Amino acid sequence: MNDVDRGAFRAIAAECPGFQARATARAITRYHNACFRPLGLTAEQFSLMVGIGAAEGATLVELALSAGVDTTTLSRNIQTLEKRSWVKAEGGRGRSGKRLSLTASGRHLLSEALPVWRHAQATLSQRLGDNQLQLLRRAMAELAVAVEPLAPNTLEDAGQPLP
Amino acid sequence: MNDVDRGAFRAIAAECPGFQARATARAITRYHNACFRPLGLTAEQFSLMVGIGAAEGATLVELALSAGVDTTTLSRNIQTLEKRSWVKAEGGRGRSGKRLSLTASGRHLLSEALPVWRHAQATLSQRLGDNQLQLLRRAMAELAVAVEPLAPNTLEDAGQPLP
DNA sequence: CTCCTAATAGTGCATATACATTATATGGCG
DNA sequence: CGCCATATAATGTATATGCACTATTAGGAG
Repeated sequence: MNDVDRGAFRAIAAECPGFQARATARAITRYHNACFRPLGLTAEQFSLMVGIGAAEGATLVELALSAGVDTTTLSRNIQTLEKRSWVKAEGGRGRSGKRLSLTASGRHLLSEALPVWRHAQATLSQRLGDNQLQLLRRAMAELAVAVEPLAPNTLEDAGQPLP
Repeated sequence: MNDVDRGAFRAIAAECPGFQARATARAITRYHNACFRPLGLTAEQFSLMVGIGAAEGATLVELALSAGVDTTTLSRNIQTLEKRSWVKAEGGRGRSGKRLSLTASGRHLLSEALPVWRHAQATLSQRLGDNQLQLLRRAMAELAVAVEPLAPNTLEDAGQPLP
C-alpha cells in the first residue's frame, strides 16, 4: 500500500504542469538574474521596465493585467523601481490611476541591459533551437490564458462538489 | 527614436521566455492555490509533499535538486511543513543530511488533496488537450535542463565580455 | 585516534507573490 | 453643485525565492 502511494506520488510529480512551470520559471529566472546582476537588476525588474517602456503612460492596472501579476504585487515592485529612480509614477490613489514611465536613468540602464538580454536569448536559442523556443513560449502563453478564467474569483462557478 | 525604443521593448516583451515562464507559473499557481485553499494548502506545499511521498527518506539536498530549488529555500519551506506536522525531518546539520518523510497527518491531507489535483488536472486537459499539455510539460522540462548549466556558478565560464 | 576538510543545514537580507482589507479620489448621478 | 458608488492604490500578513555567509558535523588523511 505504501508502494501504491509512492507510485501515485511519482506519477503526479511527473505529470503536474504547475510544478514544472514553477521549476522552469525558477531556473530561467536564476539564469537571467545572474546575467543582470552586474547591472544591479533582477529578471523581474527588467521585465517590468521593458513592459513600461513598451507602453509609456500606461496605468498600474493595465501593466498588471498585461503582465499577469496582482496589482498589489505590482504596486510594491514598482515602488522598488521608483526608489532607484528608474521609473516615474504620476498620480496616486483614486480613480484616475497611476501612470508609469521610464526615467532617463531607467532608459540608460535598459540600454545597457538590452545587449545582455540579447546575448542570453541567443544562448538559449542555440541550446534549444529557435523554433522550439518560440513554440514553447507560445504554448506557455496559451496555458496562462487557459488557466486565467479558472482563477480565484471565477473559480466557484466552475467548481463541482468534488468527492 | 522614442518610437524605436518602444518597438524594441515590445519585441522583447513578446519574445522573452523568462517573462512568459514567470507569468505562466504565476497563473497556474494562482489556480492551484485556489483549488487547495479549502485544505489550507498551497500549490508549492502540495508539490513538495508529493515529492517527499515519492521518495521517502530522501535528503533535503536530494529533494532540492529534483525540485530545482535552492537548498536554503527548501530548508525554510520544509520548516513550515514541519510546523504543521505534515512532514518529519530527521537529522540536522552535518554531513549525513536531513532525511524527510510524511507524517500520518501529512498522508491524510494528501489523500484529500489528490482528488482535488486530479480534478484540476482534468479541467486543464479538457481546456488544452491532453497531448498539448503533455508536450508543454516536456518542453518546459527541457528548457529547465538547458538553462541549468548556465546557472550562477557555471556562468562565468560561458561569459563573453559583452559589448 | 585526532584533526581538518568538505558537505550539509541554517541565518540575514532583499525581492517577489497574492489575498484580505483599508484608504483615497474621481466621475457621474441627483 | 454636492454627494457617493466604485475604480484604484496601498498596507497587513503570510509564503516563496535565492545569494552571501555562518554553523555544524561526518568522513577521511595522517
